[in-house]
Parts: sequence; C-alpha cells; structure tokens
Amino acid sequence: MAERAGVSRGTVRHAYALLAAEGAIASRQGARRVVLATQRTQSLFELRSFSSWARSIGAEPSGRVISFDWRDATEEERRHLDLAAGEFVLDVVRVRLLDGVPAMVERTAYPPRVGALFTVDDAESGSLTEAIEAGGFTFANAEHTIDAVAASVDDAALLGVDVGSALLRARRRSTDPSGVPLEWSDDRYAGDASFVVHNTAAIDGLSRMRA
Amino acid sequence: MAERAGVSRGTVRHAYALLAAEGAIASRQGARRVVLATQRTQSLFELRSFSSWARSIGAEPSGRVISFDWRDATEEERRHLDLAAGEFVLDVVRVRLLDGVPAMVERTAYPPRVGALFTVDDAESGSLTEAIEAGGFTFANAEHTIDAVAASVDDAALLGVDVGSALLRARRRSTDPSGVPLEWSDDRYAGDASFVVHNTAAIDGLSRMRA
DNA sequence: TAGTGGTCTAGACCACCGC
DNA sequence: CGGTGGTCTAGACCACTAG
Repeated sequence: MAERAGVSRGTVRHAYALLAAEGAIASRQGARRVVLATQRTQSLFELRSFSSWARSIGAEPSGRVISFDWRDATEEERRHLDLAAGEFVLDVVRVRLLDGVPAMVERTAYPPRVGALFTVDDAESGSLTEAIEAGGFTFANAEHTIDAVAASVDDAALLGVDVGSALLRARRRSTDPSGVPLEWSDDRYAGDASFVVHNTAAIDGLSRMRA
Repeated sequence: MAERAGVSRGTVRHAYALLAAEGAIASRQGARRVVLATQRTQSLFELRSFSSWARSIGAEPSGRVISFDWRDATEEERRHLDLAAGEFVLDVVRVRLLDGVPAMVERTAYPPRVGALFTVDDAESGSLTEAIEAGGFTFANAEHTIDAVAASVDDAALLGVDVGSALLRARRRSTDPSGVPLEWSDDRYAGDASFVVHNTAAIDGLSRMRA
C-alpha cells in the first residue's frame, strides 16, 4: 500500500489509524484489516449544526426562536461554562423543525464572551454557529451526555407531543481548541431520533453513567 | 518528553494520539496539549459487561433471568447477526439490578454458534461474557444505537416503573475482531442512566440518526 | 524567537494469520 | 513461510503559539 501510493509506511499506518479511531475499520495482527461500517460518521460540525445535519439527511431545516434573554447563570451553567458567581449567560431557546415538523427543542446557554457576538436576528436566521465563528471562536471539542427524559409541559407544547412522552436528550458542552467552553446546551428530540456510537477494544470515547 | 522517557518522539506521539482518540486531551499546532476530561472513559469490556460496570461505579450487581429460548430469528435479527432465513437465535431476557434496584432490562439475541456455548445456568450466574470468551470468541467491536422509548407493559413490570415512562435504550451489535457478529441486544435503562460521548474536530465516532 | 505540535521518511524487528 | 499488522527509532522540515 505504501509503495503503491509512493509514501512511507508510517504515513499509510497513520491514515488507517484515523479510520480505526472513528470505527470504520478494525485490524488485528497478522490478518488483513476489516471494514466494519460503510456508513459515514458525522463531523463535529454536522453534529453541532442542526441545519447542516438536516440537509445531510435530505430534510429541510427551519427554526423558531422561543426566547432570547440574558440572565444570571445557574450553578450548573457556571460549572459547565467555567463562570464565576454572579456572571450572566445568554439563554436561547429554539424549536428546530425538519420538513416543517418539530423535531427538537434546543436550550442553549452562552457565556458572555460568546453571547456578545450575536443578536436575536442571528438566532432567527439560524446561523449562530456562523456568527460565533465569525467572531473568532472555533468549535473543536464537544462532550455529549445522552439520556431519556419525560416531556415537560413546555416540551410537549413546543414539540407537539403528549406531556410525559419519552424524549431523547443530549446535553452538549462545546469548547474551543484550548478547552475554553463556548456553549452548554440541552437538546430534546421528539420522534425517532437516535445516536450511533462505534467502539473498539483499543479505543473508545463512550462511557455509561448513572446519575 | 521523549528524552525524559528514553524513547523516540514517534512513540510519545503515538501515546498522545491514543489519549486524543478517546477525548482525554486536545492539541493544536504550536500550543501545548490541553487536558479535556479527567473522567476516565470505559473500555469496551466495561461497556458490555453489566457486572464490571456496576462494580466500577461502586454498586452491587445482580440479575434475574426472565426467559431463555431458542426461536426463529426475526428479519431484523437476521440482518444484524448475518443469519440466513430459517436460522435460529437464542433469546435471553434478563433484568439487571444495581444494589437490588431494577436498573435495566436486557433482551439479547445470540446467533447459533455463540448461543451453543452456554446454558441457562450461565445466564443465572451472570457471566455469559465469560462463557462466550471461554468458547474462543473475543469481543472486539461494538456499535451502540441510543434512543429513548416509552416503557412497554413488560418493561414497566420488570423495571417497576409506570407504563409509558421514558426509558433510555441502547441497542448493541457486538462483533469479534474479524467483524463477525456475536450478539444483538436491546438494553433499556430506568432511572438516571446516561451515556457520555467525547468528540473532537479531528475524529469522532458519533453520528445522529433519524429513524 | 524558542519550543511545541504536525507531518513525513527509511529502516528495523517482532507477532501473528492464513495458505 | 510469505505477507500483514504492531511497535519503535532517528532524523528531517514545516507551521504555529506564546512569551
């Protein structure tokens, strides 16, 4: 393979390591590498951006801003966004739709340095990510905590489902390349959304939690 | 770092790459590496084995076998286990408890070559994984599909929750190092279980699905 | 501007699988 | 036993960050 591509073996091995890390191939000593998943995994960008994810699955994304307010950070938000007591967050609540059908409620808290970069108009037009990256920040890492919750009265009204019905929740903390937190979000999906995670014996980034 | 450890730089870089792949550290050109997560991620073994996971979080695991039957594979099972029409699966349903409290219902289908390795006694004693590995199989890869479901009448009875309450479901397909499927499982968690996934811009194995 | 990370080369030796 | 993967070395050059 190395001589076919005209590069050194180390470089080829590095390329295979990238594929293995995202669960696309598996390898074991002696035997040839095996293709595990033909299905493409999503980049961090597609995972974070509802709009580009929607388009990648062939659906038309839209959205509605429910609220857009500066308020005191809760204790939990201060912890996830590395804020001191008394600091504010920008709290944005949006309903996201796929082909006109409510698919997700997104409640995001932005720290002051990030929330200062955009207005409610940016939220209406759906491109908060663009506004944030235009402001000089880069999304580089995210940690998703995935669980199931019963729809609250608010959730039910926004998503058009029954109160108490099962929603898939993904809470996300995104950081820039230095590990500085950029957002803390609570996304609740109605309908048949799911997350897929690949694991190998060598490497995995998935863990199961209680509480 | 390389000279401190007395190894070459390539080796040190490889070690850092492993940490980066599981989301523990982040790096960018020029700047020093940053620690993202102090929390340890779980190995594939801990993810697959309820018992070792339970002990790792300081809880006492136990279990109860609800049913243990050979039956025709459904179309879905044949697809996930690479079985031909007319083949059988071993269907094992177990309730798993943490400190005596029902935490999860596990419904697993094993293909004939794997199901032949153990008896209902192995299932009672909780170590199907051991029996399978003693039979010469190795779990090397897994793909988890995570979503939320409403508790069925059966789920509710087994877990001691209300019918229709929100459960976290993880469907898992495990394979050996060659990609041969070893099990297809539907695990439903009550209470406050969650899954945590790390992502980086460079590499990730997480994808969001619809349907 | 020094130090760090990213990328690549060329070669070595071993372990293991499959024919 | 040939081929493949796993591991490691020693060195090169570039890009970028931080002080």
